[in-house]
Amino acid sequence: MQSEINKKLEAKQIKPTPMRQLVLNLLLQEPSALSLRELEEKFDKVDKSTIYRTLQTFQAHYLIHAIEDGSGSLRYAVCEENCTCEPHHLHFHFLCLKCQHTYCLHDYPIQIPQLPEKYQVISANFVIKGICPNCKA
Amino acid sequence: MQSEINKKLEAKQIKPTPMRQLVLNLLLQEPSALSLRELEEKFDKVDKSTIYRTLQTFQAHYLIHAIEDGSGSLRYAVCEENCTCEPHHLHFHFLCLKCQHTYCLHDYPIQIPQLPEKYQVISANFVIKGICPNCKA
DNA sequence: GAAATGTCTGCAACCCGGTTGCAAAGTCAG
DNA sequence: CTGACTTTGCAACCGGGTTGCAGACATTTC
Repeated sequence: MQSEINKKLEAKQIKPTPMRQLVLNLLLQEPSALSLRELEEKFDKVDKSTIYRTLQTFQAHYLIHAIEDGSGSLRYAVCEENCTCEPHHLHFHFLCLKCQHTYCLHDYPIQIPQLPEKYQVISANFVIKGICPNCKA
Repeated sequence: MQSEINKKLEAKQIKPTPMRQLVLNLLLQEPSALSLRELEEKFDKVDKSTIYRTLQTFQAHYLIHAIEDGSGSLRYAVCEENCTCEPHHLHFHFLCLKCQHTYCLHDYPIQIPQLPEKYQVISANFVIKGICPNCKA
């Protein structure tokens, strides 16, 4: 699995440091997107700025994407294989108002409406809010 | 026009205080959604907490809606006539990455995909980012 | 292997949006 | 006018995000 992690890092031209391996590992294991603070809490003694910069690096290399779910903090989740974070690669996200988890709805690609010509679309962030299956019970 | 403002306030059962009249007036005049800070700057000597609470009141009465555009601050815009801020009343928003203005795309109602039954949808926030017609030039 | 270079990490501090407690000012019914 | 309630202004706080800097670590070059 370690080699699994490293392969993913190197595929995106990211030098695999211990810190980065750990963070990526956590992100891969989690079914929901994690915030900076949530990541921080999973470590005992790692500074948030280190994690922050790790996440910045990951984003710059399209390894993860940030989700603005309106919960007050950004959430991060690993991108799909060949994602370039362009609009046609994006999917919906679901924020559960009860457990406050945010899930990638990978099977639900977003569709951006045809806007008037003069609008140039670069990116998008579609968040649906409600109660997730786990909390509905 | 003053009576116009008051009518809107009273239609939503909001007592028309001077502060509220001014804030609503500003929101109505602006073509883009305004942040707390932007509103604050339009006044000379009004405290942000007052504006903040005014906006909270407006939201609670469905007079305005807040937009999480990912710019770091919430933006507020006046709702359409009979809006209840439920998903089927919502529209797309467009954040211009150049001028940082956020526009309501009233003519583009959002469409939420049919999720598996166990997801209960309550609300949504769809933001498209790019360059707006004014900045494209 | 030691020196020099560059990258990564930890700490502290800061910025800024949002939020709250509290007291003063304003509103309004009796 | 008085007392009850609402609204406003001030100050302070909280928490996420961000940055500067110095020390740790890795990598190259000789």
